[in-house]
Amino acid sequence: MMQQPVPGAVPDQQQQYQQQQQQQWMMMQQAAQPVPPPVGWTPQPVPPPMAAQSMAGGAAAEIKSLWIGDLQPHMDETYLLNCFAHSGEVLSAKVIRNKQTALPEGYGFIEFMTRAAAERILQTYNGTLMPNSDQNFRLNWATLGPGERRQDEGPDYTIFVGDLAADVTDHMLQETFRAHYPSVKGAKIVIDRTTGRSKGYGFVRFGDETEQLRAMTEMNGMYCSSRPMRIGPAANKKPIATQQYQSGRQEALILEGLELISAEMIPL
DNA sequence: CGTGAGCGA
Repeated sequence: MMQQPVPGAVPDQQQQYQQQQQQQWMMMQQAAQPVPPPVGWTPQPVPPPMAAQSMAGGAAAEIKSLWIGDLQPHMDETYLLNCFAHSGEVLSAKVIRNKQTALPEGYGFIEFMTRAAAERILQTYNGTLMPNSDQNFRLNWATLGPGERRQDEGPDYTIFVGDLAADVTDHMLQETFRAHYPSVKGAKIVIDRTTGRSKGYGFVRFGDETEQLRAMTEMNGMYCSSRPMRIGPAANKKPIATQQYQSGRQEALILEGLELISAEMIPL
């Protein structure tokens, strides 16, 4: 509840309120544009932006669904449920079908009771033979919203790895780096969709920027499988839009500290 | 020599 300032009484309450408003405004400015302070700037005793922190940390939704690809027409929801029924932790299965033709699109989703259950299935089944077929499970985490943003994990520090032999897998690449850098979070080989074969390059994600930077020089020319790797900086993938503002015809998209402002927003 | 497959309601 907001207290109405009583005329003549407790004038510093109003002052305090105004200060809070000012601080909140500063916090919003800070959150929207993390501009580094100028050299020689003396830090003011401003309290940490608690609201922004709890907003960012608290609302992280858990991904408990797996994406499944390479589905044949006969592999329906019942088939998928049967595949994992023994785990006792499947909540639902869904095969995506074309809206017009109702024909299966070849992929689907399997939702589990817990993230841990989904992870177990992913680890044990991915790449193994699917029942009543001659092909292997193609499983992965379902994505949450736009971008490829994963769980609670903080920022990713990614490197590009080229000159990879055709037999190098995600796991092989990851372990090659993890042996030297414990902060390695994952690796991805880029696959050509038409041939299903490796394009000969991939990416390794680090949790620690220092390890990423070290790996760029230390691992360049090191062998993975039968070939020396060529390492470079990773070009930015599709950036994630963190906020979207709208007010009348004005519109702005803020992406990771970069502001894109439409022409209507610029004062005449 | 190449900068990330495929993701619903």
